[in-house]
Amino acid sequence: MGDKLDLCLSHDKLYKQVADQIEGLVVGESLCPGDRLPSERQLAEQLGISRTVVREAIRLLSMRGLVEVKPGCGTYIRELSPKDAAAPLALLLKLRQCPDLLDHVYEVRHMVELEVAGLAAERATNEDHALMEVAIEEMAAHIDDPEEFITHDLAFHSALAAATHNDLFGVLLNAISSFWSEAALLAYQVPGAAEDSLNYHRDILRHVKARDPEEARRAMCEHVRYSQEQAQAASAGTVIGQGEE
Amino acid sequence: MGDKLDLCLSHDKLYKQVADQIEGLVVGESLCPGDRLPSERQLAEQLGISRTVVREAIRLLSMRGLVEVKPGCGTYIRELSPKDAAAPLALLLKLRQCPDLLDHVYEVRHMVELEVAGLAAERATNEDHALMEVAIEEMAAHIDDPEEFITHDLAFHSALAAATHNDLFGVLLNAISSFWSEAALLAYQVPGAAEDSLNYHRDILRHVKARDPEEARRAMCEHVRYSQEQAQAASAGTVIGQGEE
DNA sequence: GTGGACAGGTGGTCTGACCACGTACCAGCA
DNA sequence: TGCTGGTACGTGGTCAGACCACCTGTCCAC
Repeated sequence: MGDKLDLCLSHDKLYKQVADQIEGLVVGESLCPGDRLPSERQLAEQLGISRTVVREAIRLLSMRGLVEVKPGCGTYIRELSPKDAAAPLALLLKLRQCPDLLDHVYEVRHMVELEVAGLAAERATNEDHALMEVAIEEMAAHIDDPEEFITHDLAFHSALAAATHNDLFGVLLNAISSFWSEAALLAYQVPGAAEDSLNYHRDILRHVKARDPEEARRAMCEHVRYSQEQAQAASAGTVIGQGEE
Repeated sequence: MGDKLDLCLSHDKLYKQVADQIEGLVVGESLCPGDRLPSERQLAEQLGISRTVVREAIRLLSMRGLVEVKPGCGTYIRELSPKDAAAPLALLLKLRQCPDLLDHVYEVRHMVELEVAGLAAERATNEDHALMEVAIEEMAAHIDDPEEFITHDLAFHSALAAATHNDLFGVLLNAISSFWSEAALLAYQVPGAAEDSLNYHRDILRHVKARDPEEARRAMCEHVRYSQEQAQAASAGTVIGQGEE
């Protein structure tokens, strides 16, 4: 099926051509998630290039999240998740260090979460409800363990975003979550904070289940606002994202 | 400054450790955009590892858009642009070939642009107004050239986002703009479409200048809605992001 | 002062080797 | 029969050293 690469015309680097070619096979569904790529040595031989180039191409693809490299085992096509798209966005935000960063992040979070809550209330299926339910139960079970608590807090918001049945919201939320989760970790150390948070989440879920977008948005609004206040208080002496003096 | 890597504890691959270390230097501002990285051979020697590993680490960083590799010249720290964050997003969406893709993108755009319009109306300075004014003038000047017209259309929305004085909105908008600009290019071929669009933009700017968030949002809402309808019509026979028979 | 030859440095590619690890197979045991 | 353990093989990870094309700065001839 046309193994040999067309190396003559393009001035692109070889490894990039190889990576694009493989990506093309994935996008064109000649390769599906779970499929195994030929070994690096085989690919090198098939394409008539050195293993070095094949490795760099695979490295490139694994960066894009398109393949998963399992040492001693092989390289497999991967299902792309919103997280993969979110990471670069998060990096971008990390490099835009301005003093109002936390405020800015919360301004965006406020916008996204409200929309998510509203849409989820309109569109969530029973399966979506169940996932959120589980997340809340897990939060309750780990109410004394800030780290675990936040993990399931994030899971709840992920599930809510998924309930919009529009992946992009998950991507956005994922990209910015690394910021507030940092501050939240501090905030949840405060006695009572976790309980409050839990109640907010239950409130949101209730309205989502009731298919009441307006109330869901309102509940989310309160939750985000409260969360922002906590985060600001918690990070008052701790500048997020960079060591201070 | 602690050249040698700490290779003992982590089970991460070497090249990943190296990449993360360099990324850390960039994030921590020890390295700034424009700075030149030591050559691959030097880095390999300094870190006590092979050039292979250094190369794979650099490959990884160049994937993230953090460095630019110039053959025969060197490797330089790069200014990260929203476009870098958009590419993985684009790939994700390309692989999620769902029929609702355009709708999903517009759902997000609607959310972001409304918020942007509202905040811009509250916060825009005279300089911001001037930038938008220029963009609109340029649109008017190129009303018969869809490509140029769209360029300045995007410039207007960028300026509007900048007027929120919260970088993140610009980043988000930029990340999704590649999708609708594709459809918009088709849409603007339709006679009268550009004129309509121009009027919407003037309307928005007027309300932003009047510092009327509500009206700015309303005007933007109409604009996005109209733009979505156009895009849908334009792409009716052309599935975005994938060739169709 | 300008233009071109030249040298040195850079990334791109190749080769071939060794290591650690995962998997699958098969012999030996219970 | 069924489990256990060892072993051989294939895999990706790393290494060393080599050659190429290309860029840049230098320096000499004009």
